Amino acid sequence: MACVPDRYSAKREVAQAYELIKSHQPRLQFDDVLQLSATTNLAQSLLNDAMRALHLALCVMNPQISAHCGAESSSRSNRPHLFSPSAEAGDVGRITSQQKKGKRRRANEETSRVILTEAPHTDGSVWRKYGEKKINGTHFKRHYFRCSYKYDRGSQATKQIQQQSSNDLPMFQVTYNSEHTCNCTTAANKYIKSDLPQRSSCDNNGTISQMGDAMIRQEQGLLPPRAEGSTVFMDTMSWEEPFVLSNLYSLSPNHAGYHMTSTDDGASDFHCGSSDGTYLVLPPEPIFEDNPCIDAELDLLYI
DNA sequence: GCTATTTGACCGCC
DNA sequence: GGCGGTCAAATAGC
Repeated sequence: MACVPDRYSAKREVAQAYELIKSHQPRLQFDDVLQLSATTNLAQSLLNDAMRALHLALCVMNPQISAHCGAESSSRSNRPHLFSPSAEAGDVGRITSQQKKGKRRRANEETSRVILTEAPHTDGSVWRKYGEKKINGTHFKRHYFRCSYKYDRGSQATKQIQQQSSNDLPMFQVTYNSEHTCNCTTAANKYIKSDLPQRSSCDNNGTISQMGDAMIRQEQGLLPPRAEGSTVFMDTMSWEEPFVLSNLYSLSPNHAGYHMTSTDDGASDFHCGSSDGTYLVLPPEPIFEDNPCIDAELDLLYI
């Protein structure tokens, strides 16, 4: 694959993949067995495009990748094993001590998820703000929310909202930590598709306001937040920002590079990361494992 | 009076 | 020691 060491080209590629995935999403949601083969092929094709775009993006982000383009594919044995959540699981014993005042709860990659959205408050859950802080290197304050049922039902879910830009349609980076155990429900999901931008607002200082909980305390499922109906502005987006590829996936930075996450169930699907100058991709199973086409792409990516 | 938000302080991690 | 996540008293809104 030819690498194009041009930022605009990489962004265009990612945008095209995003539009493609978005346009075919309804078909991917078919559950009919008769559709399995076609759906699988389609999914493979889409992911192939996504991988190609990501590869280009990586080429731009890290010249080392460009230098390796066209090089022989690494042997399959060199490919890393699938990510093992248990390998980096945090110390459970620490969690209880986190109840102490001011104890900093570090982000756990197993339970945290980052998305980029125009509507940070429309995720169907009921949140209560408990703090805000100016973070170094950012133009806007970071806002901290916890599940409204934290004490009622012991839900440890929290989220942080950080405004990324002050455009007419400001984008927000939303970081979710821990999972809801409250089974709380709201009607907010009703608005996810129709009212997203209207459900939150901010001023020029990055101050975020939220609709009152009482207005949205109705039935809902615990669907994760999505940027459905939103637009990712590739030209204004920083590569340090998370990026929602589609309803199904978001791409976000982490300590190792970029991390693609399934927004459907929160499971980590694969990682594009940099570790000691080595890029790796950990594909989801079973789609990639038995697909030589995707394997070829992965071999190119895994240098 | 109840509930949500604000804001300064606290405290663990790096 | 600085940074960032959380707590909790004070305040605001209904």
